[in-house]
Amino acid sequence: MDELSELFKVLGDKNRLRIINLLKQRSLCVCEITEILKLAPSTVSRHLSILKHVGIIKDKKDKKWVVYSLNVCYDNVLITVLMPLVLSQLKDDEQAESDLRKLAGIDLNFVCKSKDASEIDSIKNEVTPKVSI
Amino acid sequence: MDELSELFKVLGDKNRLRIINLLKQRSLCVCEITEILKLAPSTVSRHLSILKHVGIIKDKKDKKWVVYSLNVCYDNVLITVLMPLVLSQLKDDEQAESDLRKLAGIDLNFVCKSKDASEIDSIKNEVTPKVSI
DNA sequence: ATTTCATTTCGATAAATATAAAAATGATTA
DNA sequence: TAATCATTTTTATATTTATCGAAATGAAAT
Repeated sequence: MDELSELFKVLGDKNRLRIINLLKQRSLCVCEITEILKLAPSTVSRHLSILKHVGIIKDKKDKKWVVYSLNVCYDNVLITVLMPLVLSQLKDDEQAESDLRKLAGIDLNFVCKSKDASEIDSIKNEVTPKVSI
Repeated sequence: MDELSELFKVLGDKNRLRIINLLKQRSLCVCEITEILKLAPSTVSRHLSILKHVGIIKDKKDKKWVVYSLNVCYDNVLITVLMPLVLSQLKDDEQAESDLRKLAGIDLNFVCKSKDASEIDSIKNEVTPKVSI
């Protein structure tokens, strides 16, 4: 019951749902999410650690950046069933779509100051794993 | 997104999950739930109104009591998918089972002072609608 | 080595939520 | 009609959670 209510609590925050929605598109560093959500970097970092703690997302270090992404498979049955449901609900959502548009138009040279041209290029060409609903 | 996060927020409270678990067994008045959860009646009433607001439960007036029960079908797609999942997760949960034992052993003459013998009898013989998971 | 950048942790504050006590409501019973 | 009971609403308080700014960390670039 604790596990159940904890997971629902984690999902019961709009900014965390916005992050999940963004990570559905592609993996992101903290700078990028901060830029779109217009929150303090420390706040975004906190949300990310909460999402990571319950196993919804994972991170990996890449040069200066910590790159976050959705987990593709979960060791938890509940999340495994819940996530496709959450992702499907984020379709056709106004806020979710607006965030994705903002993500598409983001200026990586400005948002992540130290990213060089080749890095930016590989991000733009990143293949998004399509999650089937 | 607001609807989604609101629903998760509602489900992200242990006492509300406990109430859902109890109502899975049979319909209940506020006194009974109060007795099992050991919360103030006003607090229980508040939780019930929150659950009712999102459409998870419904109420009906019966003499002095307001009898709450789980909705069997929902006008909301999300809840329709979510509820069976929640109910299945409440199986084999320690707290959930302990609450059900407490419910089985409850002394209705004491908890609901003004209930007469025939009322108590019909409650004990109430047929629980089995929800298929 | 020192500076710069990305991120996290810490500390403080603000906002939201859960809770209970008291008062109000409404209905039943004596 | 007055008293009792079940419930809800209101008000106040306690707790939790979200947020930010500042400081700390750590790694890369100069």
